[in-house]
Amino acid sequence: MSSVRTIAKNIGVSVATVSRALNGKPNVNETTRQAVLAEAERVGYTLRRNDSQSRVLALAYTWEPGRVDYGGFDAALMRGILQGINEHRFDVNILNIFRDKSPDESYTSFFRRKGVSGAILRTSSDTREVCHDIAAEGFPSIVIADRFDEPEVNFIGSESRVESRKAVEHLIHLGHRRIGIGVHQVRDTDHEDRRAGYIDAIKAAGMELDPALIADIVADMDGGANAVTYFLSLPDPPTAFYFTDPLATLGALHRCRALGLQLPRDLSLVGFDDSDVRQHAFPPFTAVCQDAVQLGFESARWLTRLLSGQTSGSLRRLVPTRFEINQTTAAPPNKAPSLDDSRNRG
Amino acid sequence: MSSVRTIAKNIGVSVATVSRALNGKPNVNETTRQAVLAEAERVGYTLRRNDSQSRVLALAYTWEPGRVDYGGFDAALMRGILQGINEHRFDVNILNIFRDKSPDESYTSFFRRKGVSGAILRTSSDTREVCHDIAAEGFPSIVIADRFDEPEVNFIGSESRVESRKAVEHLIHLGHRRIGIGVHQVRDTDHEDRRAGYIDAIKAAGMELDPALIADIVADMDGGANAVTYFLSLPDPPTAFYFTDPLATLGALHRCRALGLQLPRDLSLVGFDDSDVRQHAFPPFTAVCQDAVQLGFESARWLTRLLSGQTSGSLRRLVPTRFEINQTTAAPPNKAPSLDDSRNRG
DNA sequence: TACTCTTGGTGTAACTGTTTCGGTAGCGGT
DNA sequence: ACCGCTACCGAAACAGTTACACCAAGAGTA
Repeated sequence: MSSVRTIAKNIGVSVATVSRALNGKPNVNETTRQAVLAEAERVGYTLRRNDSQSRVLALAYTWEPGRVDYGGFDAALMRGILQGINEHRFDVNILNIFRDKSPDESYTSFFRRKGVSGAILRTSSDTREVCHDIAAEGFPSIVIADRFDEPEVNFIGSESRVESRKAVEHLIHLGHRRIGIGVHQVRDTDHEDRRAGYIDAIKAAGMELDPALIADIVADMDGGANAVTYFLSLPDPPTAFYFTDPLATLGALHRCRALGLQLPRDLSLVGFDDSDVRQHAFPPFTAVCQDAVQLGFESARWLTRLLSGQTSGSLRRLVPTRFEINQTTAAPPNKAPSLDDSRNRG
Repeated sequence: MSSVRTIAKNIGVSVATVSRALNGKPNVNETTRQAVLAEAERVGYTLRRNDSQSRVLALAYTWEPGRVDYGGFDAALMRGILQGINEHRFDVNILNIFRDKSPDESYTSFFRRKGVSGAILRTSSDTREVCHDIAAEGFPSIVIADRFDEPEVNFIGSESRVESRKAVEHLIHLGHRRIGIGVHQVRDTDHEDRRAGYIDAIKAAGMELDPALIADIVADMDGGANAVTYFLSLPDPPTAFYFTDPLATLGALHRCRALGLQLPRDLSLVGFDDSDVRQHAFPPFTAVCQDAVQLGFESARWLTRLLSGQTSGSLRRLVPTRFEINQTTAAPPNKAPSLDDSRNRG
């Protein structure tokens, strides 16, 4: 019931001015523009066009473009999305809410303006509120790799706490007593899960929880590499590590090799994997594995089915991860490795 | 000058009927629909809406969705695209021409209907004609990883023939005389380049070009692994390989390890890399490297600048690849490896 | 046979938002 | 006082879609 014409009538301007104001065109007085935007917000204006039939999904990033690195997780996610959209022949549009949503407009209006009818949301620890607001507006959406208490927020993610605990318990079972963890310094839900799983295992085994063995790292190869050096420089260094990120795991592997350490003879290493990276590395590393392709596929399929009227209700799902033992875990050596040892050896 | 109203007038129906016919809505006689579509094609009808201002790029696949695997190359490409679109705040939409373009409509009409104003085209050996047709229509587009003689087709790709020759000459210089190549069985331009570079090097060195040493493989890990087994089962097996695909290289590495062969002591291996896979493997493999991120970035930046009026003309560019020596190439062993040797050793 | 009732197909008109064109008001220069 | 430029805005025409009425033809029924 609210069109550009009602807005125009309400504040006493022409539809042309309203249209120009809403689209950021030049030649409109700033005062007038603000009045139009305010009135549009008041009456809950949304662009009404043929987009009721638009069959486009958004993969929407909630943080600034400079921080969107589109790494292995996003790539695997997209791979799944591209499979999931085919059942109902949707397209997928990559959007950036942070970059493009104007503060005045609602999320629904934003997505309508972009011509998408549903959104797969990528969130981070500091943008969870955005996801909640989108769901509260009733816009069809699903959050990837996070979870929410509010029942109106749909999400699909991985449950990695239990398998992380299993991974650390595997190390304990092998005989390790000093186990370091390198976890992403940005405290999102996934990495907090893995940290919690680590703590669960340590406490359940009655072992001491040493804060020095918990390293907040940057989740890339350098971060993993530096963590290895840090751990080995401790007075009482760990004999095993758990890294909660694929790239960090690779970096740790490389640093170990550079230090002349042989896995799993001198050190044990459990990593994390989104896709097939563990199989590309050498040795193929023992890892907690989540299937990002599956997350993309299921989210896209559910959303397209929802928008096609084939289903209703919510999707709030945690897919279990899988702990996979490969070739980087074994019993600890008689003497714990240290930086000095490795230097002498190399 | 051609709108739904002119079409309606030309064939004597109402605009409503034309609109319904063009959008595949029900309640329109099949004969009438065909007449509308024919007339629309005749007058070159394209949807005229706000799309003059649409700031959306397509990443368009020209082949069927089932064959779109969205592997490492596509992921790196998208990574670059997402950087390249930010300068002019474009969005990117992933389309599938094969799936969605109706036979009656022009490519321009298709892209307009999808709401994109420019297209980055992914092609394969059997869809080059599509790219040419799109360029011939004058629609702003650029083809990734291929090249064309027709001056109206824009493209950006990698030149891998010269560096492939360099790679094989590197092996020859190390003393190898029997060198196998595993090349993608689908004969697209890129892989044909690498095949040609291999032949260049062999011929320039005055060596025999043995067809048995050229293996047409599937470009995945199994393909690479099987090629190793095939090569080593030859009566006079090669002492070095060149694989023209990252996954095939990884598969070859794994198979070598599984056979108990140590690189580069027992065998030399040159691979190909799109991104950072060579650094993830062990040993980090010597490789011809192309920067897929750069291809995505430059194509997106050029296209967005073109559409923003900041530039005109064409982009027809071949980016040189780079031959990078890592740890999988050395002088050949005294005795060529064979399957029997490896089995005994293992 | 005559009378509903349904349904596929169509046109009119009203709806959506955008854009062109022209006009007004204000300001500065001569 | 006059001219010219520019920012701003409205009327009207443009684009395509859709709700609604209508009509013809067929099916069913008294």
